[in-house]
Amino acid sequence: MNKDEELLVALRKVIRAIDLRSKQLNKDVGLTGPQLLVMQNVGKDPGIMARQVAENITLSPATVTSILDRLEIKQLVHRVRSTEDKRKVGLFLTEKGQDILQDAPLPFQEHFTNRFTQLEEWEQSQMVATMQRIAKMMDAQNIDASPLLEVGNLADKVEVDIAPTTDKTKK
Amino acid sequence: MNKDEELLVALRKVIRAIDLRSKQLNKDVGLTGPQLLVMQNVGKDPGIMARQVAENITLSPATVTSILDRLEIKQLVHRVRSTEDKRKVGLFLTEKGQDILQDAPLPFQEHFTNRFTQLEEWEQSQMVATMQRIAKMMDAQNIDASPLLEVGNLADKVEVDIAPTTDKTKK
DNA sequence: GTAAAATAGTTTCAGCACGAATTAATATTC
DNA sequence: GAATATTAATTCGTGCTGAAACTATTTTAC
Repeated sequence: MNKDEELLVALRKVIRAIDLRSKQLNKDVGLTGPQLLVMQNVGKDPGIMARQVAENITLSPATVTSILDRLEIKQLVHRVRSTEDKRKVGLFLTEKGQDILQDAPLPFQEHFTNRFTQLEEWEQSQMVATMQRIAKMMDAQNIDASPLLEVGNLADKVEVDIAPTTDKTKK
Repeated sequence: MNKDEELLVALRKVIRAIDLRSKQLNKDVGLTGPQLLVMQNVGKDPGIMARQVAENITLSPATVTSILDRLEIKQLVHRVRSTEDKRKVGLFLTEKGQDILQDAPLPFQEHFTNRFTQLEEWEQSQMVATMQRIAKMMDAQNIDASPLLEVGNLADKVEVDIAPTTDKTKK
């Protein structure tokens, strides 16, 4: 088997592990991984816009909308339309949501996190760097789509600008 | 941000990239990534059982069934119930399926694969090892959860030696 | 002021993904 | 041979996912 195939097989296993963990979470505490991620974002930054949450956790707005629907049905999150700009929707945890978030487990496997934090510092760094590099290499397709960029040294030049903090103040 | 959080953010990006690629594939050639993976498996090993395919690509049997449904509707794959053991279903590509598989692009980003194969040998190995290690660390929860099954050589399952770590001699 | 563009969010639609329950067939045990 | 267990595949229900189309609103351009 080629190395790239091996890599992708390993990747599939990781993806599956995350999905399974999410489903187990749902059984245990009634929240899936993505739902927990959204709630953490809202809890950390009350009033945050849906768009911002989507960017933070690397999901499309449509997906976040559907997740918010479920969270609102469960009475864990509250949507409040802004009065000054009625396009915007601020997000807040309900009391019940805050309580649940308090003693909710980690969104991604606590087992994994525990193990990971036990590694040597340099090993952690190395793993992070590798993952980020893979992410960057995969993202490259999007950049290819726009012919404007000059590609000299790919590994160094490819930059993905995902979430610029809102500087919509002036435009 | 903690290192483990950074790692998981990068992971989310990779997962998203794979999903986006799959959807783009579907638009381009009418086949998603998982569909293509199934077809490759069937093409490589005609008559293969559904169960085996599921294992090969790390998916549950239920998922493979639904994928096969779509492939059969598109007339790309043919299901043939075994006569000797009628529980079993053998899978075969139709002629149309073979044609399409021939000039189908790579299931995972060709951009990525190209870039990856251009890396130095040691870098590839290192990336593969890291991914496998992450996969293993995440998988550990399953093993922890069912201590009943493991009788003697748990050590073999849990602590299989990962490829010689990092070739730091070349940094 | 009005037309055009941009923005935030939603809806719709199709596919992926899995566990649990189910069906059908085969294997095992007594 | 009949009861029991196992196996292969499917069905069902639910959630995640994003593109595309849509609504409503705000901003920009003329």
